[in-house]
Amino acid sequence: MTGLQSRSGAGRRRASHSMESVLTEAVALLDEAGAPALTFRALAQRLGGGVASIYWYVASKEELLDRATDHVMGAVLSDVERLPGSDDPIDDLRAMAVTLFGAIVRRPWLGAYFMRNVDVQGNSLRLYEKLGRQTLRLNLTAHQRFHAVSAVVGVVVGSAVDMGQEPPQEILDGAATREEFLGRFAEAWRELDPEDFPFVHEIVDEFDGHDDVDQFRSALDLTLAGLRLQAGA
Amino acid sequence: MTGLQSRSGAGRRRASHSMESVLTEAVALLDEAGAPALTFRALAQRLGGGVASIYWYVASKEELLDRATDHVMGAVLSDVERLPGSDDPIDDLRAMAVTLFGAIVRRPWLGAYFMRNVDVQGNSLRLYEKLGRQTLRLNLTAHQRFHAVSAVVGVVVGSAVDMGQEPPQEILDGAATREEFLGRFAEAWRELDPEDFPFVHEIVDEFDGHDDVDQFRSALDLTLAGLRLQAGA
DNA sequence: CGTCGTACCGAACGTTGTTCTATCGTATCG
DNA sequence: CGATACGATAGAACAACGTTCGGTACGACG
Repeated sequence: MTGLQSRSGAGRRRASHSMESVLTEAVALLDEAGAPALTFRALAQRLGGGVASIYWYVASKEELLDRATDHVMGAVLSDVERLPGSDDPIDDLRAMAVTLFGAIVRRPWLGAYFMRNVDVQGNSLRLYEKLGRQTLRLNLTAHQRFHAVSAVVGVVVGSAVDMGQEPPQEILDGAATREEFLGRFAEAWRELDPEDFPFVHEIVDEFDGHDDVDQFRSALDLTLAGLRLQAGA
Repeated sequence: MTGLQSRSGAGRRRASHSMESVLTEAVALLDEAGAPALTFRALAQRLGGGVASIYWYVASKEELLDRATDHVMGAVLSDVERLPGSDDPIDDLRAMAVTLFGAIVRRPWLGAYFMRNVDVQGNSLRLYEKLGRQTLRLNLTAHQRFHAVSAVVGVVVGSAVDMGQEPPQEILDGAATREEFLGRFAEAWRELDPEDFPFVHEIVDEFDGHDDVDQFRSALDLTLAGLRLQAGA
């Protein structure tokens, strides 16, 4: 048993991937520790292969991110398609947006990447179509329909970005919960001069321990109420 | 004259910075070529100094970005404060949001960073306060006020993110204008099966050559209409 | 004059995305 | 059956990045 590489027994074995496994493991990395955790080296290690092999499946990190995003958007899309549907297009629009937002809550990294490329043939485009089809049931101009869907997507993105940002180190460490972190923010706000910051004082209790989903639903309801008004129904 | 460093005449001169100049040059880099252009090395070169010197002013790139953002948000804040103001709080809210969005149109990189840290003592917090103060003039609960401002900020962020993404290489090269790029998208959409994508076909003409500011204003008007409804006025 | 704190900087470190080049295994073909 | 082509894999190297380390210049102060 010298130090030379043994060529028999447990010798170096080649890894055998597939587009599917690459994407699945990429998503797993993103899910476990967010966007910074997805590196070619970490991914290669998980796949039991070399770094350069991944480049056989994707041409760049951007493409990897796009494909990984599209991968999970496929699941979101079928969730949306499984939605019952009602006689109120605006209620249906709301249900779809809530479903989409729920997926982003479960995968915060999605917020930064979904809808970046509403590329031809992507699941994002199909989702966009699904949303838009509800506006076809409303009494609107094409112009208004286009803007309505943009607005709904905008609300989702706007709320998602808030959530998508990496939590500070102390939360990842488990040294502090999210509530503690938000609470410390609230505390600092309470220290502010009430003369200079009347509004901040007004809402600091609401901010403290607030729920992201509530916040999103409220914003969504506002634009949907505006849309209902616009459709004159 | 040996190869030794000359210590007289045009010998190496030390650069003398200041927090102000660091932030100004950082913003200049961001303005000229977007977020990827802001590197410590590029910044040091512009300042005529060494890379490590920057660390005397900021502890990390994150802090550099935060301070640069806050720097320009100061200007945005005074723009907002210079706004005339009317007897309709919702109109005022709209004017503020439009001003904010305008600043992001001029500096697309802002979209990704502003409101990331509504830190204590930041200009973003002051802007948040300014927005919120308008809701104090409306007949709402504190809960509703908090969500109203979140919604308005969400609309701005949602539209800004759309714009904030780096344009593809060919536009930076000048090989294609933005209109051409969007037009090619529209063309691809027109190729889609109208049976499968009725909505995309409905709005493809709107998408082609659409204006980001229009899109934003429409989304904003929808949530403001919803808000007006909620305030019962 | 010596010391201390501020301001500064070159060089190096570790990590990242990416490319180059070489290899293995298997199907195909003369 | 051997040669060849191609799909698939991988180690090593590269450039660029954020960051750290050690040290230098210099005015202020005792």
